Amino acid sequence: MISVLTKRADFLAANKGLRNARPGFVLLTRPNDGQGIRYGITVTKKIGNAVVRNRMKRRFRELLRAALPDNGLPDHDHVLIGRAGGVERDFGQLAKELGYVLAAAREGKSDPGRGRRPRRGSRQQGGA
RNA sequence: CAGGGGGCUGAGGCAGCCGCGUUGCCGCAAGGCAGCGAGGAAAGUCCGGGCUCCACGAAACAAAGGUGGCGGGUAACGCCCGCCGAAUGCGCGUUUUCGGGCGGGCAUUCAGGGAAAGUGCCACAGAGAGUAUACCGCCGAUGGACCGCGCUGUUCGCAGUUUGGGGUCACAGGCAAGGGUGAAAGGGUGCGGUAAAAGCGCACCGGGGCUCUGGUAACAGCGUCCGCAUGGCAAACCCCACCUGGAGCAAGGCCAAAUAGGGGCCUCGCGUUCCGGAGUUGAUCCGGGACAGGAGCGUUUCGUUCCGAGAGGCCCGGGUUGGCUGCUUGAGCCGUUCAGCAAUGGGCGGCCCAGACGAAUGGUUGCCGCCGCAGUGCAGGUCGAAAGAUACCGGCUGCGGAGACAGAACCCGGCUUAUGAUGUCCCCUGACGC
RNA sequence: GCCGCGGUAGCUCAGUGGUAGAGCGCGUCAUUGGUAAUGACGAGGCCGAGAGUUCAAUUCUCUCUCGUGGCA
Repeated sequence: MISVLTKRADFLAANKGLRNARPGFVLLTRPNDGQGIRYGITVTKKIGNAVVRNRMKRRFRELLRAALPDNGLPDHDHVLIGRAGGVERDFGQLAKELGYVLAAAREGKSDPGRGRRPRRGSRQQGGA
């Protein structure tokens, strides 16, 4: 069962999970205690106007729809954060990158080089 | 032909697959099938309405705000259509003292009532800026001063000369043409006139008043009178005419959950009777029953449960951030016909066409269409007498590319702003040819 | 979604139809052995953008643009 994140608290909690970035997007993943596969999309006003933001959300939704049933992490929240350039990027390219990123998240990897980013104890909580 | 600017048009089409939202049907359910699914601006929120709540005797007046040629259209408008007027630009005709004037045409633009009801402002410059003014200048007619000449008188030294004539001064005075200042200098041009001038007089033009004619009207035209002192700003106050109650679907209504069922103010109401108790009787209060009454549930006569004295409204404080409704059939869309110059309106027939709420339209493929490049004389065009040629128009094939501005959120009518290609109209610049 | 408010010097703000100021900041000089404080002088602005009204617009009117506040 795939459902949608609607609570602000869920989005904030996802920040404490694994973070994997690609040129078009950032993927956050975090276990959710048996709520099934859930996803959420964040596109800030920095990206563009309403047309650009909604188009990005529609394309992300399509990406997740194709990837999550087979490659999604069971009982995890998935949050996609849009980045500048994600609208112009080729759709197939984005789909490939999402596959890589999901595989990395499955193995518990996250982006190096952001050492200041994870807060205390968040890594253990994420692994449990 | 090339480049640029502006207005209008226009918003690619048809299918397949995988998805999303919603409605209907089927199914115990999982789900399946079918229908529909963004715009001309959905935008800005600048105007006008519907709808909802609040306030309010109808209405009138005042305040505040808005609109502003006339007529029509409309539910209404600050919108649209037609007409009028003005300004600007470009041709044309006519006249000319060659500066220009007049008539008429086309295009574009116009927040286009009133400045002779009143108040205010018009900086700087300039002499003078609104009961005009006199700096430079012009004049020497009139008065004055002075110098000759002439004339008269004379005591021969001179004296007089208002009305003999000339000259000088520019004191009084006359003028406003010219110079100069300014955004603007109190009608313009010409002739006459004068000492010099001036609507002082005249002609034409401009302006104002009145009558008449045409037009629904704005207004236009003819005639006649007035020499004509009375700028500009009302997107300054203002005057005149007309319009407007306030707020907005986060309006408003219902349900659920949650909190401490708290405080204040206001309105309406608290029936009949019996038994017991408190109270010295009574008034009153407490408990119980009956009747009348009210509310809910079940299809109804009826049954049953509850209430039976409290109920409602507003404000403060506290809690919640859930659901339903309003929510899409409407000043609707399409076709046709009639009326009208048009905007638009009437008749007839047909159609149902988004309702989301972390907010639905996406992804991908094929064919056709558009643009560019290359190849190919190849249906046609073109050149050539033909053979043939192919720069150009066109055909065919291949490759590549573009697809703008932008996403409904209660709904309509406008305005404004944004907008790639194609087509079309107008304007500007440049080159070439005639 | 609906309803308001604002944009002036590097910063915080006045201002009025006639070429715009104040405080802080900045620069130079003076004062001091030196610094601060103080004093004197000075620079720095197409008043958010574009149209219109007017002789003249930062000001008045309209249209955009950017920022900001409120309403369940």
